[in-house]
Amino acid sequence: MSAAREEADVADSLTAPAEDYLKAIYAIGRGSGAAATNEIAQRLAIAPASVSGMVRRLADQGLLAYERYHGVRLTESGRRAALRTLRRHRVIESYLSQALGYPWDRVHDEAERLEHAASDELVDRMAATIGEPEFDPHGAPIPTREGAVDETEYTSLAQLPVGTSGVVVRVSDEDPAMLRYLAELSILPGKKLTVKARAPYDGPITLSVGRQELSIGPALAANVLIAPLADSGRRRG
Amino acid sequence: MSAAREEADVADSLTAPAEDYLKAIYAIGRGSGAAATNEIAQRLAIAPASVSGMVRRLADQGLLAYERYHGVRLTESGRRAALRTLRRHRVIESYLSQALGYPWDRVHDEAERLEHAASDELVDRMAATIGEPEFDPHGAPIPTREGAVDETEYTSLAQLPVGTSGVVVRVSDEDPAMLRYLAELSILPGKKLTVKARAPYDGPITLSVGRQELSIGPALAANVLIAPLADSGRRRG
DNA sequence: GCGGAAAGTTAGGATATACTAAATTATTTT
DNA sequence: AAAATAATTTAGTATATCCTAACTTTCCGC
Repeated sequence: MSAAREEADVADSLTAPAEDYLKAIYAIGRGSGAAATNEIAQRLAIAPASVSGMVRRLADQGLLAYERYHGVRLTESGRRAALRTLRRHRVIESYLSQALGYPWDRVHDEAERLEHAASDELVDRMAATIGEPEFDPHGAPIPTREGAVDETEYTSLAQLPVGTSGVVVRVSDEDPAMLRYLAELSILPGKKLTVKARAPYDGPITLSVGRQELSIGPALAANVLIAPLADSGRRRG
Repeated sequence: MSAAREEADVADSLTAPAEDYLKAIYAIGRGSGAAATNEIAQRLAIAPASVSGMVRRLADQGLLAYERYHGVRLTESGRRAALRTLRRHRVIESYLSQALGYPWDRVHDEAERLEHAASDELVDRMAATIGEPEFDPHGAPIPTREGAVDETEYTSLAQLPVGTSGVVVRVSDEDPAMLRYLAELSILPGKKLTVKARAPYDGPITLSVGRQELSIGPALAANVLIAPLADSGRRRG
């Protein structure tokens, strides 16, 4: 009868598609906003019409607040379920990379399937085995068992002003070819870089990374998140 | 157009239930016989009526030879798919046990889900990491990547004649409580034991294992497979 | 504040998997 | 070999997820 009990039951019996919806909605509405049907559809590569039905079912389970024609947002229970899946995904990515020597451009796809099949116990054992990492191989923070996660919003490299330096904190993990290219350029989490120039009309961005100078397109730069450094020769605070 | 090509495609796109059917049919008909609808249903804990439909679909995909009212048997392609899943299952069980410290009574359930989600690459990396084991934690032989597997049929402990000694080669892996009990009795793969007595009317079987003497019911004994040893004081060959 | 574009939903259908109840085929017993 | 029993299949449903096409609602520009 208790709501908490019901929620626990719900979270335990989520289907793989349901977990994918919750992850997508979390990713879209991080921190605040409602997720639009179209955004969800695009992220999951399905037709918008399909989203309406699923979203209604998830709302019936108490995972989403849904108002027809006005998008959805996660309930507390939905948020917990999303973070649980996210933790699985990121722990698995980290484990594959650290314990099994998986190349970093391939961990995402594998984790995408395993996250729906692995038990909490397995995920916890994996995390313990590799020393409870706080970030996955692409720099994304790993939620704790309790569902706490750092939700700092970082600047993308595409937005970093010319002359500014920063540390790469995270790169998007979905496109293997892109990841291989970023690795080739040595644009990896933890690396320091400086924006040297930005050509107008969405033109290339010129960077220095280590002792290399290189330039990349804005589409690529948008997938690289940066923690800006207090700039030499600027005010702080 | 080529049949080989088609088969490869089929094997790659099997659903989890389809893989479970193939595993069940392989387990029933090992070596020869046809699997009966009822047996499949019982093993998968579903209604017999549900089996008919699925079996037809699998036959359409070329995985089964099916004749209405006369059971099914695996085709070469179906056999390959079954052994692929079996390899996954057993490698995963071994890996969980050896690399992650999973207790042996819990690896089965976890592997049962992961086997449908893990890629060949992951399974191969797991196998490599723990030294290409030939047997899983319960003593079941692990098929090779190429689908070769030892299909020796062992005697069950329930059938082992009084006075005979043998080595435990394998125990059934599905019931965690049973596995814990067997471990408690020290009836584990590799252990040597001798049948001391067998009470009539399906009565208990008395064994010596190491320096212990113990007796177990025939239902339990049926789940323990034995490689008989050339008996001291008997003819050989 | 109207009218069209964009976004979202409903209607109707497909597929995969399972169920129960009823019908059919096979097997066993006498 | 007929009757009884067991095994199997078909018929008809249900659920979850997806689709396309058609309809409805919202939003934005003038």
